[in-house]
Amino acid sequence: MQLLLTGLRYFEEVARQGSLRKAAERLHVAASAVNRQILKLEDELGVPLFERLPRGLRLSPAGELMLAQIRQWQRDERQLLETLGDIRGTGCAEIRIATVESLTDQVLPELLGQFSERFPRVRFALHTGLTEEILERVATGEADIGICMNPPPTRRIRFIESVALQFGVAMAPSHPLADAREVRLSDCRDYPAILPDAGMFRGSTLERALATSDVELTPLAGCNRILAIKSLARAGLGVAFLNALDVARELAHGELVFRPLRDPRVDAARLVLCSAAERSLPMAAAVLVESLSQALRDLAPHD
Amino acid sequence: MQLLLTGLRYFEEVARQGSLRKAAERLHVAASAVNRQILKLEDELGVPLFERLPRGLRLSPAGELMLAQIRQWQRDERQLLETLGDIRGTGCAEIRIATVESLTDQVLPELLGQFSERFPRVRFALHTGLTEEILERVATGEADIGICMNPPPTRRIRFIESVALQFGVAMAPSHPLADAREVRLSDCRDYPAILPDAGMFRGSTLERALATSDVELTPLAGCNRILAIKSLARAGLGVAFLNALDVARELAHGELVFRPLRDPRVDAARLVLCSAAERSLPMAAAVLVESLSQALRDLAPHD
DNA sequence: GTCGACCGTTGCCTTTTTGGCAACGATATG
DNA sequence: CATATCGTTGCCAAAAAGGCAACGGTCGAC
Repeated sequence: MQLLLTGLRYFEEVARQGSLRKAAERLHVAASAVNRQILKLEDELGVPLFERLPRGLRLSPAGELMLAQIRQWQRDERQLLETLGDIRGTGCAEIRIATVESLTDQVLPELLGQFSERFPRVRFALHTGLTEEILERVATGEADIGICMNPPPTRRIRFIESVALQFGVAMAPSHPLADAREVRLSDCRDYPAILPDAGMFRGSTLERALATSDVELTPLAGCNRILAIKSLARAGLGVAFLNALDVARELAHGELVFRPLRDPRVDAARLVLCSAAERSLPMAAAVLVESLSQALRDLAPHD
Repeated sequence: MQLLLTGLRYFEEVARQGSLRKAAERLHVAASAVNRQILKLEDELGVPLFERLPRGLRLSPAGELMLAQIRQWQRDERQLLETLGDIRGTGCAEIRIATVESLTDQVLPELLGQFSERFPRVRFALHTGLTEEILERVATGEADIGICMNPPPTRRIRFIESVALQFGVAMAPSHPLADAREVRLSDCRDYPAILPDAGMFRGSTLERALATSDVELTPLAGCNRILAIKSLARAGLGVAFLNALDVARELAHGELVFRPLRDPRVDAARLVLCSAAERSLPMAAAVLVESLSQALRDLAPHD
């Protein structure tokens, strides 16, 4: 493989050897061939690259400059070919995932860990954000794979898998509501509510339910980070509105309890795996999408 | 002029246009030629650079990588050609001068100023040091031109011009010795002496004279910078041993007076212009050497 | 001094690479 | 269904690169 002009490679070897014939020998070509490449270079550049000594060639100032540049290019080339070598077989060197925060806590790390054993050379770029931003990134190609909540229909995006996530409330085990099997919106009236920022469940039915309900919640805090919401709830400051997936780890550790929200106006939120409609996924990304699909299906009965 | 493989140039244009035929049109070649270069690239790299859509080509992840690298290389190429263009006609973009400190005060700045009007694009690299270091730099090619004191004979160095610089003492105008027309070593016995560090006049006859003289000087300070020596003398702290060239500016301003040193053992120091023996000077450097020669001859009768 | 070794360079020829032209199959648009 | 546009391929001409042998020059050894 050879990305630079052969003349440049010849030049580098001549500069290294200080002699046309020695360079030609190492390059396994005739000295005349090397010579002509050098002469052609000098002619086209309009600058002598060597000064001719009786015992060989020595770099001119212009030649020094040229040599430094060529060496740089050769380093670049080596690194590029190395990376391309990694891509060969996997289709890409990096899979860029745009996702909601919920998955970055437990599901994704586990999955990426397994994936990394199969494709050790593939790196990841994780970006967490809200639905709007995720879809934008997938559409523009900034991300290969997107996972978002309640995406509006678009033809630029291909929706691959979808799972229903039940809304509910999470609270410290000592909280009065912790004993109920399920809670209604009205049960929460008497306790401070910890709510995600408006953008975080835009499009969900919970948004509308809260807006139209006659139940007046007493919001203690709004947060733009799930982590913060959970910490407040764990400290017993109130009931947190989120879905089961967000608190999977805390449930396992017994730090929080989760109770589904029972309300006729609140459907489950839809967690959706997607990619760009008109772009075909690199091989490794397609494999990862398969694993992600399976993982999402395992979260709840798919529809 | 074209330093990168034509295939890379084609690739860049195809990536830019998203279509073989459009790219071919802008490149003024047949679409088949462009196509073959792309196919050859992909074949040799073992990685698809584009995904084929019904309406054209779209970059694959590998292609994105490749494109970024090629763009970088094209920027490098433009800058390199620009610099080489500057070199064309002058022989170099930068003249590296290794010199004694004395010349950097007045002679060199003036000369380089004039030179810069003739060759506005040629830059300078000035390095001041002692004889030993200057010769080393010239010999190894780190400097194009050297100006040093009393160089020992070497065949690696070509000595171009040489001028005798009279040793003497400099002092404040109010100093008792300032009225003498010339001074002897013994006249200085009664005043603090400000001397350069040992290395600064190594090889000169003054060095030997001081060592063998029965006159015991009372050194006030040794300095490794001419500037410091002159400042001390200007402040009236003693008599400074140096040559006329070092104090040209102060003489003109009346801040110091200079009296030649009269001593049978002390010859004039030789200020020598030199370059590497086996290296030929770039055109601009040769021109500068001519000016320097003339300037040195003007300093004193040459020998 | 001559001789031999080594240097870059050039002319002539073959080999390899690249480009042009026309045609093919596939796909989206009217 | 016709049409336009796309990438692709076979065949041939043009251009570039390489190999070989020889020339003129300089340096070092004998």
